Formats: sequence, C-alpha cells, structure tokens
Amino acid sequence: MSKNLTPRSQDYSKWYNELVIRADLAENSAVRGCMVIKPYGFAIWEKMQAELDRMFKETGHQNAYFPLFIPKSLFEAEEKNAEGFAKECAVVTHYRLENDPDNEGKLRVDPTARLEEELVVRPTSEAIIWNTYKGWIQSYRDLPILVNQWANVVRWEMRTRLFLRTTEFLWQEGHTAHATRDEAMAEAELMNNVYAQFAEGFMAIPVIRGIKTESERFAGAEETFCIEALMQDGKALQAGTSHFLGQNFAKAFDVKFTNKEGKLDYVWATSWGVSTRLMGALIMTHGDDKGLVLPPNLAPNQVVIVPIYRSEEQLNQIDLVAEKLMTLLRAAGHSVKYDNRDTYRPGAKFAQYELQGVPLRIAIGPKDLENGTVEVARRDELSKQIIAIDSVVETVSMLLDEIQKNLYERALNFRDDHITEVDDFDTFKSVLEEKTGFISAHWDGTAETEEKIKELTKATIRCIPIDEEAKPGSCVYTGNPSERRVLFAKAY
RNA sequence: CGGGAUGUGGCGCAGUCCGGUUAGCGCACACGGCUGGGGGCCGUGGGGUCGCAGGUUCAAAUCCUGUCAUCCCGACCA
Repeated sequence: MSKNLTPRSQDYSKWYNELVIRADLAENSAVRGCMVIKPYGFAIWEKMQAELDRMFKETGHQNAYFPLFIPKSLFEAEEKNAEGFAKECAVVTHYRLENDPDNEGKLRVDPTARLEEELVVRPTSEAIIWNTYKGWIQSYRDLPILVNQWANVVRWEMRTRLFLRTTEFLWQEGHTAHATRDEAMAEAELMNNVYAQFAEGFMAIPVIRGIKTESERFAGAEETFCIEALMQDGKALQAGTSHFLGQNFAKAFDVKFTNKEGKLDYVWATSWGVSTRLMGALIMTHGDDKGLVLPPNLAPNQVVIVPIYRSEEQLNQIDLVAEKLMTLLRAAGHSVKYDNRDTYRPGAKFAQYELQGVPLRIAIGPKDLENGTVEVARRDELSKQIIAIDSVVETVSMLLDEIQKNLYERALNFRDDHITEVDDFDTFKSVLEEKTGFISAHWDGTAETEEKIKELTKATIRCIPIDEEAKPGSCVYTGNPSERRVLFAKAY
C-alpha cells in the first residue's frame, strides 16, 4: 500500500471521523455518544447481518428476541458480570412524566411514578436470557439451545467514538446452553472461528484468533476467545469475542437439567457477539484518503455505471447500452447501479462513488459507443482500463474477485509487517512508539506484569494466539520463565 | 470524573489577544449564461439573535462570571 494512501496516526482520529461523515455512513446524534446510521451505512450493516445470519443458521442456530429492560435483581444475580458492567449502565427509575407546575410548557419526571424495582437497560443480555432459559430446560433432551438475538445494547462509557464505542450500538449476541463442558467449549471455539471466517472471507479483514488473559476476559466468563485486527494506524481492535461461560450463569439463575444418567446438573453456557464496531474496522482497515474502500462482498453496489454525454440524444443512446449491461451484470449475480442523474457532472459522480467505496465504476461515453468499449475503474488500486463491451460481464466478475482478494492480501501484508518479535523491554517500548502494531513477546503469565506493562507503555495483551506454536522463553519485562509469546498492542 | 481545546449561515473556518461602520471568506444552495471523458467557469442572489444566561461599558462575537455542548488526552471499555 502506498504511503500517501495511508492516513497516519496523528491525524487518524480526525481522518476517521471525517471519513465516516463524508462517506455518509453515520453521524453523531443529539443523544450523548449515540450515532445515527445513515441509509448507505445501514445498507452495509444489512449485508453484514445477512451473511452472519446465514453462517449462524448453517451452524444450527436460530434467532429469537428478549427484552430491552432487565430488572435490577436479575441483573445482579451473576456477581462478576454485574460488577463488570455496573459502572456503565443506564437505569430506568420512573415511568411517567407530567406538566411542570413551575415551568410552563415543560415536562418533569412525576415523582410519584417511581418504579418499585429499577430496570437496567441491557448492556448485554445474559441475565434476562438465562432467567428465561430456566423455564425452557428440564432435561438433556431440551439441550442444546442455540439461540442468537439481533439487538441494540447500551453501555454508558466515559468516552465514546463513532462506530468503535458508541453509547448505544447494534450487535448480535448468541447465547447457547449445553449438557456438557466439552460441547460448550467447542461451541465457543466454533463461533470464534465463524467470526474469523466472516472477518477474513467476507470483510477482507485479517484477524488473529486468540484467547484473552484473565484480566481482559469478559466478566463472568471462564474463557474468552477473540479475533483481533490491526488498523492502519497501528492500533489493535477487538473485532469479535466468544465466551465459554462455564456453569456460572446456570448457577446464578438456577438452571439445572436431568442428564442421561438421571442426575441433576447445571447447564453449560456460551455467549458470543459482534457489533457495528466491525464497520469501524472496515473503514479503518481499507479506507484511504479518498474515502471508503469496500470489499465487493459487502458493497451495497458492486458496480456503478456513469454515463458521459453532452446531448440528450447521446444520453438516450448510452441509456440503452447501460440498461443492457445492467441486465447482464445482474444476471451474473452482481449488484449494479446506473447513475444517470443530469444534475451532477461525471467528475462529481466519480468522486462520490470513490467516497462510498464502490468497487468498480464503469464509464460509458460517445467515444465508447463508437468503439464498442467501456472504461472500467477499480476502487482499490484507483486504476482504469478500456475494455470491449462484449467482455464486460466476464471482466467485472474477474475484477470483483480480484478486488476482494487484493484487499485481504494488502491488509494481511500490512498486518504481518506489523507483528514484531521483541525480547527486551527497551525495544518493546521503541517498537511500540515508532513502528507500532502488534508486539510478539514473552510474558510470565502474571496479572501483575501485565498491569505493569500497561501502566508503563499503554500496551495491553491483546490475546494469546491460538494458531501459533508455544515456545518457552523468558518474560520481556521480568525475565521470569514464560511458556509462550503473546501479542501486545495499543488498542482502541 | 481530571487535563487541554473549541463553540460564528447547512458544512469548514477567519475575526476574539488590543471592544468601535452594515460580522467576513471558502464550500454547499438558487437563478442566468458559457461549458462538458475526473469534483467546471463567470455573473447575480438567498441564508447568521456570533452555544446559552448574566455582568462591565456610551458601545460586546471580542472583556468578566456562570452554564451547556462537542472534540482530543487520561481513567473505563465491544
């Protein structure tokens, strides 16, 4: 990737925010830390939803829906989970407004309408779901339960960031119940793999599969699997997580079942989720200074056709050719948009579709009509070629495939160039500051060392990679024995 | 919640230090003409209680006090 296409760290936040807004994906709403996802942005989210949904169904899952409000008593049942989220919960305390007698035309909260028990707006749904599952499960014959929910959740974070950490966000959360530990553990791993496959195959975002250290683990989980991605500014982003919850929630909500041997046992659980944060990952992985760059798999429009003309007569002729092309391209399974608005000039349209990241642009003008050609431009490389009109379908199919692959390869090369093996702490610090990215280093396995390194460098252990062979060594900070290298990085 | 910064037409900004004509500029918008293979040009025009509330002053976008919001850096986190 050429350097001038890579927004660098210092301007990155600004670039990111501007790109998001300029690309017409989302904007800040009037509500603190919340975002309005605009139609084009939502179209991308819908593509992601559709593919994830397909993958979930393929692995035997079903969708369901649970309430937004969680009674406080249910929420606090699983102690660690409750504690972990306590500081970021929106809480409903009243259910009625009334006219304010001291302030004409204004409303106030009716003090007599206080709820007997407060309702927590879900930051995640384990509590309400496990309280429900309790009534669904008696026997091993009722298991497994493999349910997913598409929902919004609210986490009142101190600091928000468009897409990456909004107060309200959209996500899916899977919640499964199993008869055995092994089966639940296998489910958690399976779903982490589904996420990895989705990120890499569909979004062209290379990820590292790993497990979280105890201090980075989901509150209430016994093991957290994750996929970690690297953004162009050298910071890591947790792109998805899948948790093995053990029997913690079953015990907290008293979910027991009779097993094959006729004995009572607690149910084993998993939960897993990805969110609109993935759209942030998309922007920050593939975007350049001209705007978004969308992998063909999730582009709402894979191809846009722009007519170039002077007279109305010319436009009419191009219309005919364009209509024919659209029919052919659609028949080949590609999504195509024909932009024959006469209110904008071609150059403006080109710029607009580059901003939106449309993978391929076809321009047709009078010269093309004469020569039987079209101009095809690809967004990822910003290159153009003239091709014969008869070969359009074939070329488009080929190019879309190539762009999907190229985006992944490009991001993978960048990511791999930014994984540095480091064995001493001075190098650790300098690599972190100057080169950025992941640092593969030995760690003595203690939370104290992890904390100390975080304090000194702001880097955290992103994960213990699953796909890398464990080789012993000595801790980069304490020099104590280490079983294996782990990945450190500054993270969003 | 601590540190820093910023609030001026739809968007991006100048003006604020050092108070003083009718508050400017770019983009966008509307109309007209010329244009037309990468965000066109020229002309004309519409649009602003300068975040909000007090105060100082003959006079406040500008100074003072308070307040709200946003952004960045921390702590927290998908």
